[in-house]
Amino acid sequence: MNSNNVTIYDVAREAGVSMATVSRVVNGNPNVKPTTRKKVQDAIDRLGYRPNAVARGLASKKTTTVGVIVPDISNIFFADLARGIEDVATMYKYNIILGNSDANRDKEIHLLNTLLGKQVDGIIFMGGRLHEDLVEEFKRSPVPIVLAATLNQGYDLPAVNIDYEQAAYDATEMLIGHGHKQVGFITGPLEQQINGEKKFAGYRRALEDAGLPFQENDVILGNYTYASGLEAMQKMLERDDCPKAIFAGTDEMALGVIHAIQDAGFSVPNDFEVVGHDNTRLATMIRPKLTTVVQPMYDIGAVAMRLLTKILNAEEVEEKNVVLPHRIERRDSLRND
Amino acid sequence: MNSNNVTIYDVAREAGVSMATVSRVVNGNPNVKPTTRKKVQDAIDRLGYRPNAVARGLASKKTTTVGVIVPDISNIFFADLARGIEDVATMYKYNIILGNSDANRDKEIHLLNTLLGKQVDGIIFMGGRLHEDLVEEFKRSPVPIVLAATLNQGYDLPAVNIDYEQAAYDATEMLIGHGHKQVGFITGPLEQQINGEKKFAGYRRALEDAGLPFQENDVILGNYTYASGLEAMQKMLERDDCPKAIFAGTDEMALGVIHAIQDAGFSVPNDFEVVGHDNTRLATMIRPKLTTVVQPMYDIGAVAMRLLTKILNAEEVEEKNVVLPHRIERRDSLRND
DNA sequence: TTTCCAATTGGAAACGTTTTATATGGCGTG
DNA sequence: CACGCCATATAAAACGTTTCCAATTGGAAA
Repeated sequence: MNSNNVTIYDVAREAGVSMATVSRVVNGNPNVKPTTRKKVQDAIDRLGYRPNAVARGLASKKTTTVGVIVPDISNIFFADLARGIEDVATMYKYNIILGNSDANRDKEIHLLNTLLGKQVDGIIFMGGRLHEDLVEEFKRSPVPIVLAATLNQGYDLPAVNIDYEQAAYDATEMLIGHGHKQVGFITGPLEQQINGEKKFAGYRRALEDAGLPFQENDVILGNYTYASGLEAMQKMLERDDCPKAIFAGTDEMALGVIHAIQDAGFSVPNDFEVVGHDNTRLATMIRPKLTTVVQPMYDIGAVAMRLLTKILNAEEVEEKNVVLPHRIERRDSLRND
Repeated sequence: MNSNNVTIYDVAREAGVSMATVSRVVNGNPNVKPTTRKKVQDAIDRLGYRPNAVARGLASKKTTTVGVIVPDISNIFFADLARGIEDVATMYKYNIILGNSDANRDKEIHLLNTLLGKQVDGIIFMGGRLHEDLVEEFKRSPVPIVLAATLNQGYDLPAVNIDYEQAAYDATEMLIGHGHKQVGFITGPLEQQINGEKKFAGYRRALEDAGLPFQENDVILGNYTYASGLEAMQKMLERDDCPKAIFAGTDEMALGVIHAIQDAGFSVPNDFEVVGHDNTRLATMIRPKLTTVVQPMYDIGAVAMRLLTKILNAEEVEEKNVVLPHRIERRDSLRND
């Protein structure tokens, strides 16, 4: 009855075979005569045998478990990514051990070591910035590591991303195309490469290509949250020459931006136009609905996990640095052309 | 250098002691002479030894890993819960294996068995409804299971919840207190006990206590999402006798409700008043800001995990069925009194 | 000194699998 | 009818810990 503590040995005895044979049946090894297989299967059912994955892991050195490190699972953004990872993991019979790092270096390193101690078969890592010490640890990891929505900063690590620079360029260009001579940019900390070297660079390139001047105070840094977006825009609105077009680094900040504008008595998109980034579910939960850069978090997670399975199975991997396509989803926070 | 594949035996040889002693040092067993401890510790550092948790799990029958089953981690609601669980788990040196069930019975059962196969020390389960088969499996589980934000439906399982009936009562009563003779109720499927037997019951009791009639068509069922809230309210608005006060079963639905009202040209809270449920971060990301019932998901997760650790350590547990306090957070979707 | 007890250490079994090398059986072939 | 081979099955050795029990050590008391 209680399926607990019945071992492969019990099954072997019950079925009148050796444990090796039971092992083969359980693992779908073809070298078993059908009648034997049935006999064993019956014994398994009768006893309610459930293989002990820990023992299996010890003997085979494979745990069919992968570690997932994200900054904060309660952030819709990472949660979406995690779901993509988990779905593909399930598809390939893996389970995931999830850990939150708060993008903190020490936690990241500690988590990594815990996961390696647990003998995960691989790791998917997401973080704002790759600290050197972390990369050192990565390098000596006995299992493969894949970065998701995290730039590999020149290190030779498999990674799945979109082209953030181009995406920011496209968003800025779209705003400029609506006649704006000035575009505000509200994003996260610039020391995170994704903001500093990519989005920011794309923003500047777009200005430059349009022959527009770059103005230091058109850029405000927040911390990705709604509140920081709201605050940043409020600050921006105090200026006499406040830009009437805003590109926000995340949707959540974009919501804050829109509300700050509306709270000040202006209209989006009539007085101000706003473009967000990520296309989280939030984008449609606001009026006007948000035009935003689509960063397919679910897909990034799914592709990252698929990439990891390929590496684990020693399948051929054509390109370790995957760049997924992006696009801009047009909604009502932008005027019609 | 490579901390991989160096075993306790290597450390023992390096330190000139037996593996039993190394094991004691690693596990902080006090019965080791300080000088010996140091010798061993040095050897560990020199070799970069990292204990193999799988072997440890096999020998000790403890994996310091707990399983977490949620319907969908990409839902902000469950993500918050998961974060609470993970934080407390980390505090007690546990890791979590996370699985998504989509509230699907077969997936739930499959997931449960996978987790048990992996020898988790305990499980935290969240789901809309406890199917009989699932409960059967729960009963024969060799490890403790704690329900989080999930009613135990009369089964004797440890659980952490709030008083949903009273919360719904309070919300409805508050709306009635604002002079409404009619209150709309938009929630999830009634077959989920939390909606059908709790929130719905609280709603009806509040009407009854106020001497107001219950009207079938004041209740509309959705599926928790923004879109379903929007749609439900649009339907409601078609009626001539549409209620001017709405209690929505989740914040996300409440946002949909508010937007439906605004899209129809009405004002919240002047024409309609709305109360949500959960107090997710969404509640402040809308104008007007949402008045909502606070269901502390993070806390529920944290308390559930803490409860599980108590059970695992055989600590005394005074009450296995924990009911956390709730309250209503007043914001602008309600008129001032 | 001896004796004895407590503190410390070591040896080896156990945990439940996988896996390798080896044995067995049946059957077609010459 | 004997031989060799392929398909199956078995036995036993890993895998890297923990833990029980026994052995040793050290020092205080006698």
